[in-house]
Amino acid sequence: MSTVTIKDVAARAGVSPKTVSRVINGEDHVRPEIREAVQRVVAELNYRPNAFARSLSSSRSYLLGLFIDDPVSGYAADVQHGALLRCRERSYHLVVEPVELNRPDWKDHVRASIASLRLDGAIIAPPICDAAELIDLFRESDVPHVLIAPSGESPDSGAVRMDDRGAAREMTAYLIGLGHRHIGLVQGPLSHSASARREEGFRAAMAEAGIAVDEDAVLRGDFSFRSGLERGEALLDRTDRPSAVFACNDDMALGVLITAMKLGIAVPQSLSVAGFDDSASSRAAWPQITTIRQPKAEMAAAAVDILVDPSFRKKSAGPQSRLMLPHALVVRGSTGAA
Amino acid sequence: MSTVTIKDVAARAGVSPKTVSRVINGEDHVRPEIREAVQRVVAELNYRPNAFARSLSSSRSYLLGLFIDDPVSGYAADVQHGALLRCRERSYHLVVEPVELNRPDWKDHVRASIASLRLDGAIIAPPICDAAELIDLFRESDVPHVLIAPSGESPDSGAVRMDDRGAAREMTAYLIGLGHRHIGLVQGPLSHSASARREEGFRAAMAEAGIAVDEDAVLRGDFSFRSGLERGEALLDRTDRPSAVFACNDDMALGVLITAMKLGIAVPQSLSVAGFDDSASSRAAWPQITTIRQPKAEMAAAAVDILVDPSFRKKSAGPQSRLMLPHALVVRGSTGAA
DNA sequence: CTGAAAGCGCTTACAG
DNA sequence: CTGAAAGCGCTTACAG
Repeated sequence: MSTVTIKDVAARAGVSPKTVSRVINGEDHVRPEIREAVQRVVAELNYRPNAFARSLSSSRSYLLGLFIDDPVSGYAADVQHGALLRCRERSYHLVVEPVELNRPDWKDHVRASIASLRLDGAIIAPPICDAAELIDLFRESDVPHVLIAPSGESPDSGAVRMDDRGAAREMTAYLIGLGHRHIGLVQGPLSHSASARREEGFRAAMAEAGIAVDEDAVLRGDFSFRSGLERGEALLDRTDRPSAVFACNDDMALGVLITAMKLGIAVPQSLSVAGFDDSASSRAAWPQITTIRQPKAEMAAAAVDILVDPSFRKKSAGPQSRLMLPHALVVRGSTGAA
Repeated sequence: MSTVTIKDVAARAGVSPKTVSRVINGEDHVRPEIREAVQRVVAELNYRPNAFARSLSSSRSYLLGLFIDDPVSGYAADVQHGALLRCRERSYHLVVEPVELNRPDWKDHVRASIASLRLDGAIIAPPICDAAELIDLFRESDVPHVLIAPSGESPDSGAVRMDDRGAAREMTAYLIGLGHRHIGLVQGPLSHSASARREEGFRAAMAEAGIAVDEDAVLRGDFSFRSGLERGEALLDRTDRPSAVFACNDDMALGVLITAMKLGIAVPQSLSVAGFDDSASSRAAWPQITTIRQPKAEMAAAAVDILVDPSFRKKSAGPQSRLMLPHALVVRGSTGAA
């Protein structure tokens, strides 16, 4: 495949390279017939602009970075996929950059990505969306960036989130509506700010119903399946066990469900189990787990849209760069009347 | 962050840009004291070469592409992670490109990636590693590429695989060793060449033990959890059900396990269930599923190594670009004596 | 509406 | 061992 350049196209179309450039970038000020002629030659020659030449001469790289703590999780996969598809629609490419905050050299890696890749923008996934030191790196370098589900506001950052608190409150209210009064909570890890918001929602719903929270039935997990197993055992292997358990993500809910199974507790007849995320693990169970549908892929796609938007790139964070996406309560087999 | 260029470094170090270039690329023919001086300035100025300028002037992009059918699967996540970490060690970046062979424009997307990104190499995951039309695209463009777990040999392609047939045979022999004689098989989809190899291994082990395969207990799934549920029901909801089921991946094995649960069949007391992959779903079950550990991340990392190796880049496929990585039988709770 | 000139920040030959 | 020149393939001002 001999490389076709903009000059080849220009020569064949009988115009200057600049005109070809205008056409392929969809700029104005080109006569329609010339535009068409150029487009025809582009198609004939199967011309593709060299992304590096373009990036070197312009200030844009057409590259977005996805910075993520644990690229292997199911959560990461959904986020990445949403971002990937939208990038493709927008003719951007996505580079995934793992960030391990517990490694001493993490800043070097991030700086290297920013400097050598000249990223046009960055998407920062939880929980590192709350790492001020990380955000500062992007701010210092003037790299537009959007945070996924951050805890607070950051002046120069875009943000896409869902109503974690409201969703957890709905779930809790739903369980209360089923007649449950003694509800256990498996919290998420402190490192994830969503954990606190979900717990707040739980407590709000309990308070609204006038039900006292059994603090002995509030246990902290780390969002892993294993921690769900362990907390589930602590919660269920006792005489005054709760009639329902709300785990702050699906992996932990699955752990609780499986613990119930081991202990011979029938779900949902003797125990209701609820999760959060609508991840694959909520469906790969029996009964399937009642959960909150979190719009992960949509959030990532929205982040891409914000980054690609010229107005965000120019003047940073306006209201249209602060989005809240809708969630949904998904009732399945793991919950039932008390 | 004012951009530091090679000229800035050169000026400050009192040498020419070319010398700086030699130092940062680790080339020979630089006096040690000059090398050190340059390195000191690089560190002081926090200089990072502009990847685009480098790529434009050289023929290398330091970019590897991971071409994958379904980037959301757990399999994809493991492969990607393995490739990502190794890329980082080698100072390469990874671009993930979804390829949907059932969309008419898939070739355009691949061509566009190859042409505009000037990929230094491509990793092609299953099942599309067996799509000849796709491989041809890379061959035509002279893009070095490594196939993960392909069915056959391709003259210009590197390949990293595991012994699917041997592993399936081991698993089957293990089940036979437990006393099982009536063993059901849930095959993988025809689109994945690994399915056929695993089935071969199953049949080889049965033949070696002199046991006839019950063809009514050989059903085809599509590697999805759902298909495991369905085939599980077809296999187990009858009087002459097998005493063991070998599903050709873990997602399907989990489906079979859950079906057993629904039907009130005790695992492993009344039924043994075995999977393949050692994916997260094999552990997120109770009992945990006996499976074959597939070195997914290692295979991807090895693919990166092959692509980065100058000898592969120059003269393509030698024997060191054809690897077979070891697997392991992982015995867990889902299998027991017949 | 169109184009000639200059330059983005590197590396590739080529000298010395 | 070191450097001056030219060029990679585009786009950015700037003219006209």
